[in-house]
Amino acid sequence: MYALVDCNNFFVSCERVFRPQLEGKPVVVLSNNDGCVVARSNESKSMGIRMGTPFYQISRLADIGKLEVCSSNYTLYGDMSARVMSILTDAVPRIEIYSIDEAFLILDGFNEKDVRPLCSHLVAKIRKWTGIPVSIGIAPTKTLAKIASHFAKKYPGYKGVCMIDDDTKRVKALSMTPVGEVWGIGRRLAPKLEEAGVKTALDYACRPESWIRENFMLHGLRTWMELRGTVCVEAETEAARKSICTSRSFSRMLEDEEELSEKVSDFAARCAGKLREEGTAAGDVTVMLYTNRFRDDLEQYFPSATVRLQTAASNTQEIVSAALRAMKMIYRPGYKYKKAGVTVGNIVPAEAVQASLFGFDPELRSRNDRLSRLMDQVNAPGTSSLLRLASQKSGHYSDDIRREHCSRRYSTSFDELLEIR
DNA sequence: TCTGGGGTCCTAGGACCC
DNA sequence: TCTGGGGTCCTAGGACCC
Repeated sequence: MYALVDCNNFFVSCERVFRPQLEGKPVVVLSNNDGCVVARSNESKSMGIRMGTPFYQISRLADIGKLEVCSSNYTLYGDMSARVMSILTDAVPRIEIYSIDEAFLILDGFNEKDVRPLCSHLVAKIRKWTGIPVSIGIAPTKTLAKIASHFAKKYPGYKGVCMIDDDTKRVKALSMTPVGEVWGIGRRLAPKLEEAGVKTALDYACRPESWIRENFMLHGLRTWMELRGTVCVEAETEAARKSICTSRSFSRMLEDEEELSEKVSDFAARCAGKLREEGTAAGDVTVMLYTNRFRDDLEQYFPSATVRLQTAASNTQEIVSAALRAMKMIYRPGYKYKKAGVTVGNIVPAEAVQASLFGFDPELRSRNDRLSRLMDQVNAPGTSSLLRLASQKSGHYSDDIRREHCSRRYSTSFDELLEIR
């Protein structure tokens, strides 16, 4: 059996832990630059506010006091997530952290009748220890566990735990699940399926295998088998990431090459920092620029360029220098840029780096690496603000992000914790 | 005026090899 | 006029997830 533990309205719940006055009220959490709705409380969901709604379309509700608004505070959410995950890690031998607010428990070897009491206990314990409400879905496959967790969340009668452990329950649950809600079937495929008369998860699971294979290939077939109770999406072994990306929208549009270079340097430095944190090195660096896609009146331009490194690197100097070279290849004056990003790819473990036969200077590499490590020791974790390259200029990209409704860092800063009182 | 950020996997098609 | 067969690797683009 698999159990999917899913935090309810996670970002909103994090905010409520430290501001209980938000309890019972319609609340939304916004993306960077206070751009879009990325989390909603049950109350704001019932008001009809959709995921991804641009905030300016609903800001009037906030002005007249009918909606509480929070800018996103990822430091807080990351820390609350770690607390929830550590409780789960202590409770069972194998867990798979799937996202900031979800984890699968792999329950091989558990006696089936112990599973439900264990999960009920976890729901209560996580609520008591962290303040976060969670729902748990239990089923023989991950795809079915996802569906079970939807039921656990939606119907209070389940008290947070729903288990699909026989075929009657499976068929009932599938018949009540719209096909577009199934894990692995997204917004693009759902309309295509409905056109073909497949409206529920049960319709999908009852189609002949040949039809699924023909229309949706391997991925669709996996989902089909999982819905029928055959495990296809196995428990995963801890796999290293294959790429790391840092990208941001700017609070205003930028035209100047210098100004954009500062941002790109800073994003590249952040990517290099992430590489060092996980002990890996990257073989290439890609820079992307974006004009404002919502402005029909402005000329659009979405270029990208990749620079390959002769020898995979993780030090800030080499990653930033490659990013600036890539940026020079694509920057064109006259456009108004709204967003930029840096992705590092071809990632290998740092100790497995193959030195290039040509033009590789081990002395220089070693000096660069030592300097980066020193910067890591001086700078606060996850930042590059105190010691930084000259090309990063003035301060940190996150200083330039609009956050008009931001909560405090209650759980990671002692001073701010005291302010709760 | 105002519209997020970070990932993965699969497939088709082109380039290249013998 | 007429131009094989089999394979690998890489990349771009599309789909999905949170």
